[in-house]
Amino acid sequence: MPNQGQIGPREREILTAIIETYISSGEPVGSRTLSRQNKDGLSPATIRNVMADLVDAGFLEQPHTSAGRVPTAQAYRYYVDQISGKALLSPADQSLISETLQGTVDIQQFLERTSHVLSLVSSGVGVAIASAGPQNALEHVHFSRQGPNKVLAVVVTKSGVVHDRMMRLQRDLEQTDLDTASNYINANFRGWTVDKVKAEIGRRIEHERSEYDRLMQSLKELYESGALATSEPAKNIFVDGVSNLVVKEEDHERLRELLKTLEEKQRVAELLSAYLDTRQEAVRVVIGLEEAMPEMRNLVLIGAPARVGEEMRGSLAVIGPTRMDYQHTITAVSYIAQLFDKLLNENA
Amino acid sequence: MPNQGQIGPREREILTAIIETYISSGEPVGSRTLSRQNKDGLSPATIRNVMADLVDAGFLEQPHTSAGRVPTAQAYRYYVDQISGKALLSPADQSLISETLQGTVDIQQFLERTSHVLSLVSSGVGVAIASAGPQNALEHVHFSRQGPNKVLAVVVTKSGVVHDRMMRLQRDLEQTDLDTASNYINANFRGWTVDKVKAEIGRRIEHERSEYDRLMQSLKELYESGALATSEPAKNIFVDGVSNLVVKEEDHERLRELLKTLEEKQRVAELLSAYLDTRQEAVRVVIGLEEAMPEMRNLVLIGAPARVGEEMRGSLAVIGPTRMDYQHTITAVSYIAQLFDKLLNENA
DNA sequence: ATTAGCACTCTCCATCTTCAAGTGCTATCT
DNA sequence: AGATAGCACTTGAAGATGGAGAGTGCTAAT
Repeated sequence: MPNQGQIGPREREILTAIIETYISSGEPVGSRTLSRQNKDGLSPATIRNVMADLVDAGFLEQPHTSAGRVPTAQAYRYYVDQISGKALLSPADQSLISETLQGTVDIQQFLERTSHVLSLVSSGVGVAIASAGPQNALEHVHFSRQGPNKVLAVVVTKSGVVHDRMMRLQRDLEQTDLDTASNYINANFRGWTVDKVKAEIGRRIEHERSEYDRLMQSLKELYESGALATSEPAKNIFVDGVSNLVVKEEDHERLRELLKTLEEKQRVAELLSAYLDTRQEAVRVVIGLEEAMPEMRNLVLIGAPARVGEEMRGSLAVIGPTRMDYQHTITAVSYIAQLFDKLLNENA
Repeated sequence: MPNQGQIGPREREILTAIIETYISSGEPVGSRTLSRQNKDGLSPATIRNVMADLVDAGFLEQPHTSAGRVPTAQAYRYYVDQISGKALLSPADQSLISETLQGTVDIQQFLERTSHVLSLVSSGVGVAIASAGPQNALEHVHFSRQGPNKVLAVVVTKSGVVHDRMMRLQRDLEQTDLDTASNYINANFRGWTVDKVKAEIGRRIEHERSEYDRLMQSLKELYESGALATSEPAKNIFVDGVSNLVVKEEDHERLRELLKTLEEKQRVAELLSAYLDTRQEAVRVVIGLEEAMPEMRNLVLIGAPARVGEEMRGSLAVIGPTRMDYQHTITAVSYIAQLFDKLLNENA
């Protein structure tokens, strides 16, 4: 790649113009079109020269010899760097977002509405996730007997995520035994991370293998039935607006693959966690998703983590076509991410 | 419509052959093709005569003058009546289904897996719903204090559906108050339908408006915050395999509309409840969904209700193209519906 | 440095032709 | 009388052909 970054102000201006024209028109942009819309009266020929340079530098491509130019992934990255942080959220969007999200207490509900509103404002796919991982701090557990050998376990984490899980036990436990067990856990382990709680309970069962203790027996029974599993990951992954990806040109086979991937919410979660991390708090724009998943060619991820202290507790993102309104979407994601952060921290 | 039902055995055989050929090939079927594959050596000319009659009777259509014939909705209905109840579930499917579904205690989990496995065996969209309506019988409630003015309500119904709901109260209640309230409700109202419980509690609050009673105060607080709302309907509607609807020919605009509808799970639920009722317990095949929703042209619904006694407590269905393997799908739906019924009744 | 001019390339579109499949009708066969 | 063979006719799909339009690269002139 020759002259990678070698672009002066003239080139930059033209590149930006090309990208914006392409985003709004969707068609390869030629030198004449550009010369007409550009206020400085540059002639097509001049522009062509610049374009040739930009092709050399890897910012533009030609679908075929005699078509206009199309921005490459590199061009989009450059463009996003240029504009980032410049725009303001339109009042319309702002009120749409706050009206949709206000009055949610429940994390699940918040996530659902977030994914929806993201898909609306971006015309892409909206994703919202609360990490259900066992890294979360325990707030509270409750067990209730639902029938012979059947127990409902409810685990609430500090961040406000609720897990319920119906279990079948080996032995039948009385409700009083269950209450004793939950009291014990709540009294001793509130604030610990869920996996530490699990490990510690496992240890105590092992060590104090005393027959005498009815409590330990109950704990063992519950422990072995997986009462503290916080998995059930799909419950905290919300994906909305998939229909936005159905556009004219898409090749059918690819589209099908794409939808299939988006239906497996677990994979969407992997995608986000691969690209978002807590080190940086701002919105991250990833151009060129095909490196991670080939069916995501031509798609872009605009996402942000939501954190409590140093830990990532959730994330939200828009997945959309490379041709999208970046300013708009970035500001929207950023705004909602702040709300999300606030919600999580208020619960913590 | 002349000669509606006037078809003899010869016509019927040919009609069936046409439908099956069309289902497997997807292309209009002509007289020559049919004459070749049909064991009885009928000549194309003869078949053409019969075909002409079938067109008159409303069973076939021609895309244009010189193309083969295509079955109409009426033909599919006829076909389904003919074959229904004939086929057996293939061992492969049977084991796929039972392996996927065995070991689920949790209704939500069962629904999720059901929708998935339905989409797999049918190559259509799998839908599974547990009716979350307030008609369900109450098994158990539990309240737990999550912070200042913040309470988590867990409502479990007899059929095994768990609702959790985070609420913000006007007043701050102690955990002991919450326990008293939940004990009161569980002791007095277990087995009542949820809406009756709500009505009765409303009445008691109203009548016994005694200041003296701390319990009534707590109940009132909880009642007014909607502790007993079982809505949150989307949580119990599972739709899977939407990507199966992306096939070659589909017109893009229509496909987009279709996906949009399927994303609004509430609308899918309406569709099912419109066509399935408890009066008949067998699998129902609805051909011609466009009457209810225009974007569903060329789609078929194959569904069954799941009942406890006389009441509908859930339903499951496949939504797929008119060109589908009816025998196969019908038997699969029927088999899973039995499992679903069993699961619900075992909990009841 | 910028631009005008020009020959060249490539896609898109409309038109035309050919081809195969299928039909309806009529005359013929059993 | 029902079944069939033959035949003329219709129609869409698949190429082939030929501008028109948009765009390019290069060279020479400003």
